[in-house]
Amino acid sequence: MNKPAETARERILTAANKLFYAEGIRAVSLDTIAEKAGITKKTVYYHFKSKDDLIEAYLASRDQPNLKQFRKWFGEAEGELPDKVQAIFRQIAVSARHPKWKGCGFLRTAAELANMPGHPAMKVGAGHKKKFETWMREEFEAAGIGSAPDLARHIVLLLDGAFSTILVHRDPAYAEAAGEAARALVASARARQAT
Amino acid sequence: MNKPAETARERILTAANKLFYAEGIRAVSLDTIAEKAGITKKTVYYHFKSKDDLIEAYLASRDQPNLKQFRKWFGEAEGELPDKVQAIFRQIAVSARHPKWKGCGFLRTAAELANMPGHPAMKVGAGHKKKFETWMREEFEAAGIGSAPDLARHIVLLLDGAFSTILVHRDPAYAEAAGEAARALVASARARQAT
DNA sequence: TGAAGTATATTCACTGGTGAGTATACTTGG
DNA sequence: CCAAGTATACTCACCAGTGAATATACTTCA
Repeated sequence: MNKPAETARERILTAANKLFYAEGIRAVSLDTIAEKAGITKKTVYYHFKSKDDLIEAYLASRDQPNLKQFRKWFGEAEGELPDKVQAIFRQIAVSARHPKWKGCGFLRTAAELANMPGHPAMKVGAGHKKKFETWMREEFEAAGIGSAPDLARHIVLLLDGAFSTILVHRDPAYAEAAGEAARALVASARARQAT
Repeated sequence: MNKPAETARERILTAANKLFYAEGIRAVSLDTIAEKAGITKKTVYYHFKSKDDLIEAYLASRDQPNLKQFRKWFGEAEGELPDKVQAIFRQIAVSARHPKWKGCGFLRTAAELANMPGHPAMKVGAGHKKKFETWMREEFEAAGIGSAPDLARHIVLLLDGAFSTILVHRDPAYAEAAGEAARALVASARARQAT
């Protein structure tokens, strides 16, 4: 039971995921995706109305899995709040050591589509990042931190900074550094909670 | 004296700069660049041996101007060290409000070339970012901050995080937030200097 | 119940256009 | 003259998207 009766649509999305993430949006043609999915290009166009539509579906398919992964890393980490936040960055460093790691698919797609600000995929990307920020904010609020919105945003900045700099330098140490900074900011915000 | 006798090579680089930055690396063809430069594609190939070569030259041409801009923003800012660091982020927020702003050319190119880690342009990009980090470290060392290397890296992370998140959300407020976080980290590191 | 119709899903073969890169010939200043 | 620089005109591969046809399955009503 290798592939449990995947539908054509699923196979297309699976192939798009791998190829778009590995090579980039504009570097991958629908011919290549169709071939990898084992179907015809016309079938791709039956299930998705255009390449842009498929790009959007690709990002949408990563939204929940990615968030779930972050929640898991956070939830399963030992220690206090600062440690749990830091754990996210530690796990990113671990992921980034795998040779197939190519940064954050949302950020890379945003970079490629920077000339099309209204692109539907950009909205999906922005929504995804906003969900992460909201989740962080809620965690901080639950911990009684007064500056939760600001702190959440700072964590987001460090996270996306880590994704970007690791990609540029091919050095996961940047994730560790971001984790240290995040930890310090959370600890500092919590200390100020002696209200 | 509109164009003071620019050479063909300069015109090509000028056109490449505008187009690559505005549209992205893979979205722009050499035909388009040649047309914008007012010459033939063959002339482009006379001065640059391939598109990859031109991409590299494009990034290289941005290296010093960008660094100089950062130094200027830092140097001309009022106040103490934390304020001067924050000023860089404030100015990025200002830049990001211009409609033609499309993020950091180095980061966006790195995102597009993520599948070609050895690409010469990637080395130029990494070198540029490293120079920024080194410069920050030197400023912090000159100010007598003990954890200068770590702090410099944290600033870099916030900077590249700001570039990325502004691009995703089309919201310069992220640069202001990054500036606040940077300011706090610098101030905190300086306070610890009561050794 | 079963033939006719209809919706879903897929293929093959194609088009108009663009991409990077090149062979060859022209031009012009030293 | 001749070499650096530029142009015309080309190749060949690829790409997003389409036209026409087909197979399969699900309806519906005589």
